[in-house]
Amino acid sequence: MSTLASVYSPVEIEEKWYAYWMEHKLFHSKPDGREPYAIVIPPPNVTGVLHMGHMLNNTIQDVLVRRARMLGKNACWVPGTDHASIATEAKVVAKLAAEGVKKTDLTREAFLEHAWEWTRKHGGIILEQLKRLGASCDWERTSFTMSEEYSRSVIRVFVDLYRQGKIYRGVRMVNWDPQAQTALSDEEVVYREQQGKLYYLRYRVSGATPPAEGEPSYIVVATTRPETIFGDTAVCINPNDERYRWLKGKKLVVPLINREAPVIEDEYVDPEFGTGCLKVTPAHDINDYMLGEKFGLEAIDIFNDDGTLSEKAQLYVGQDRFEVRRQVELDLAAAGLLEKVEDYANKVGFSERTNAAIEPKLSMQWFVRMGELAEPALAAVMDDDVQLFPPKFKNTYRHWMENIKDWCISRQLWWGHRIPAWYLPQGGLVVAETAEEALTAAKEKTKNPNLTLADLRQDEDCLDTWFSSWLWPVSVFDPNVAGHPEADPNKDLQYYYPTADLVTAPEILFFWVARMIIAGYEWAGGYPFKNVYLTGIVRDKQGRKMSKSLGNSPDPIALIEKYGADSVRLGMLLTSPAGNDLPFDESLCEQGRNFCNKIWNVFRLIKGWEPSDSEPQPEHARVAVEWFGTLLCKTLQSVADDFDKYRLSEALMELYKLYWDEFSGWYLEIIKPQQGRQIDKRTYSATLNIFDVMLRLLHPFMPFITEELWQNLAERTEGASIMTALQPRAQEFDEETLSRFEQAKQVVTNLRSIRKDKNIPSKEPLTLLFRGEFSSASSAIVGRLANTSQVASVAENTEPLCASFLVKTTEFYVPLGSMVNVAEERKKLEADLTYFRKFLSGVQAKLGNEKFVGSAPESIVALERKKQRDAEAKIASLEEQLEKLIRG
RNA sequence: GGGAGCUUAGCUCAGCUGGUUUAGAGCAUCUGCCUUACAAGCAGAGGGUCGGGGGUUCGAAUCCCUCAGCUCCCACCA
Repeated sequence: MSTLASVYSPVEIEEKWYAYWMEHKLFHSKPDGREPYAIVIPPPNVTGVLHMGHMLNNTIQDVLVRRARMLGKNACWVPGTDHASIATEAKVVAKLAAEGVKKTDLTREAFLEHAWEWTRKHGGIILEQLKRLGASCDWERTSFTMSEEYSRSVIRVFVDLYRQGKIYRGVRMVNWDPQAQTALSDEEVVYREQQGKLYYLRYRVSGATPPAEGEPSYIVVATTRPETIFGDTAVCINPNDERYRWLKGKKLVVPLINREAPVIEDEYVDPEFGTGCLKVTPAHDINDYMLGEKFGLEAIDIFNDDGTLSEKAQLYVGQDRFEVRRQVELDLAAAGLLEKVEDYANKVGFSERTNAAIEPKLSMQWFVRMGELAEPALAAVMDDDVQLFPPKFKNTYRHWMENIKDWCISRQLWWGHRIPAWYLPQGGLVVAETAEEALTAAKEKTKNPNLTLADLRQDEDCLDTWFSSWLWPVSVFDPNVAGHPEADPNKDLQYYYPTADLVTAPEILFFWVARMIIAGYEWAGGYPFKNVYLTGIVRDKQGRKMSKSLGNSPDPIALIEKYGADSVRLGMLLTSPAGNDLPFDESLCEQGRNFCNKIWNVFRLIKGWEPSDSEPQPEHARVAVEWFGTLLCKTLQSVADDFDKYRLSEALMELYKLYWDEFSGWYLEIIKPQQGRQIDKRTYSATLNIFDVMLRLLHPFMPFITEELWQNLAERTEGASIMTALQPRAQEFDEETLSRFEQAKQVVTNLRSIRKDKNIPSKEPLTLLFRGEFSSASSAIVGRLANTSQVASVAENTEPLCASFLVKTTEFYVPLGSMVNVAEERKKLEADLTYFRKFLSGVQAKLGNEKFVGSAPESIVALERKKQRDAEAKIASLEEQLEKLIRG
């Protein structure tokens, strides 16, 4: 009797082994003679907490890393965090606000002190949570995108690109987040359909260009944003629009503020939309901005940075833009300038981080010229130097890269890498890595040796977070090489770069993946990773994305505590092919827990056996050992194949069935010694070997339980671990052995079914007769599992009262004498007959078709002929059987 | 508006270049079992005219067209 509990409890076990792995530095990697295998983690936000998306993502990475390690590669998984400029700053601002402190009341230095304090307090929590999951990261290599070293590489890259002329500064229309009061890149804006209104406003024709006889005194303009009229500097019509021919050359009066605005003509205007007249607000709409450029219109910025109206607006100064929209509607109506208002659904951009409605705004920003940089990165993916899984993303990637726009990299934030540009007192600027270098450069530029640092003013803005994370696969290994084209890469970079796999969400394909590829070519001489595995989105049962606001996301740590990390990992992976969403449900973890328990009990069973030297190996055990060894080879092969295609779910499912059905359900049931007897030594040690290999195969998916069992399966030396045990390589196997065993299984299943039907207890032995192929090896298996006293080949079945069944082309009979229910048996035989006759006629029709015989390949025709022969034989045998039964 | 993808059992999905498939798996369901590793288990069973229609072919879940529904990405007509 085993003394182990019948239920597996993961809690202490997981803690114990993680500590053991850490203690023996089993996650640590340094360059050596082995083949390298590296993964860099997509760095989570430094002050973030683990959510289900992280769980999925990091489980996949851990599986890949652990497997690579067990295939003999030098595996290195680099962890770290991202300073997450806007997200972190928003959190700090909110925290301060709760304490009654406004960011604007603080100096930059004071604010940054708060931010660092926040980072120290919350930073790294998420990394500790990853440990609970079992993540085998090399913690000695933990990086942070705002560490001193890393920051230097970011600044150096900025300077390098600036010197190359690939960074420029200019006034452009940017996406302005009035809440965070910063510019955003196009990628940080999400568009959502909003139920809004379309306002029809009257613009009077100016007295300077009075309408002629019969011409209207005003025109109507449709807009969704009446509050922007104060920035109007023109009205545009389509030059081909006959309706407005009379309007050409006229001037109009902007409502309420009575500014004169010219009528301009451009084909950009769609005559079908609204009234065919477009008000042009160059400062607050990207398309209007382009019209403004083209026609040399004045751009009047009527908004303050916080989204209230500025002095320039003349009216409603200081009021919020949405408040003004309501007000202006009333005031226009009162002034008789509002023709009508219609409901209208349009798409509005929102800030990804603060969810504030984006205001297109003209401002001075820094940009990276992307065109040239993107070229090698586009080619890399098109030529499959970098492979995307699933490959459908290749198209999306190409489309984006071919239409890439310049990247706005400045953010009006404090938490981040400050732009290394210094403005000179007399105008102009210098860009340098440090203030000292900037001063030197400034002295040169101004030819003024008396210049001091106090005379220079550093740019207030900081860099987009992605401008640092695009260096991640390079700078985590060697922070000195990026932006430093002459620098020699260090040993780590030489060895680990390019990394093997990147696992991330498709949402950041452009934000991050594409830019990392660009940076890789620019500063590390080539692509940063060979394969990109794009995970799906974790959704709830109803298909909704998991989110904090919906409250539909389970707490991953709570799940781990309830079910164990192994179970949660299995639950995450069982149904998540690359690129497909994962509809998550807690029951998946339950399935994982049940599986752990199953494995645990397998171990209990094996552990309870005592091997005996004197006990001979029974034939059925010999057959089972041979069969299972073969099956293991096949599994090894197909699991390897699944991994090559990144089909992790399928690999896992294969192992799941191997453990549960094949090993527990069949193998162990066969070799299990009879009650009170010992197990023979041969079978015993073969079983230990098999189980050892099975644990190794499963280890990447379920690291904790496999370590626990592996350690207890045999004597292990201190420091030994299944983590570093090697997985066997796939080898040839004999299909015949497998199909022979499958036949035996089917016979057993049929016999069980007969017993159940006839209510024959398993203790009562059965006689089994067969006609056709059935090996003695299979007989041994059937004897063991179905309690047959005698298995014999017969030329013809002479026993009329029997149950019969077919497996492939072999017929089996179980003489049952009076237990046979003649009527029932007859019904069964007749049903079989009907089926096979129909099947045969189908086959015959096919073979009778000359076109089929003439044009189908020989092998297919031969196959049909075999089907025909088999069916005929089966029918003959069934008829014979039926006749006997009737004659009794 | 442009592009990509999806639709197979109650649920989640396999099924690659058309023929060993009478369409599979896991979960769920139903029936019978506390059989001395496991009831978080064992044994057995049911369940799909492969979204609709048309076509190509000797042969279609698989290829083509079309319709319907869903999803995502890109663009952003005020």
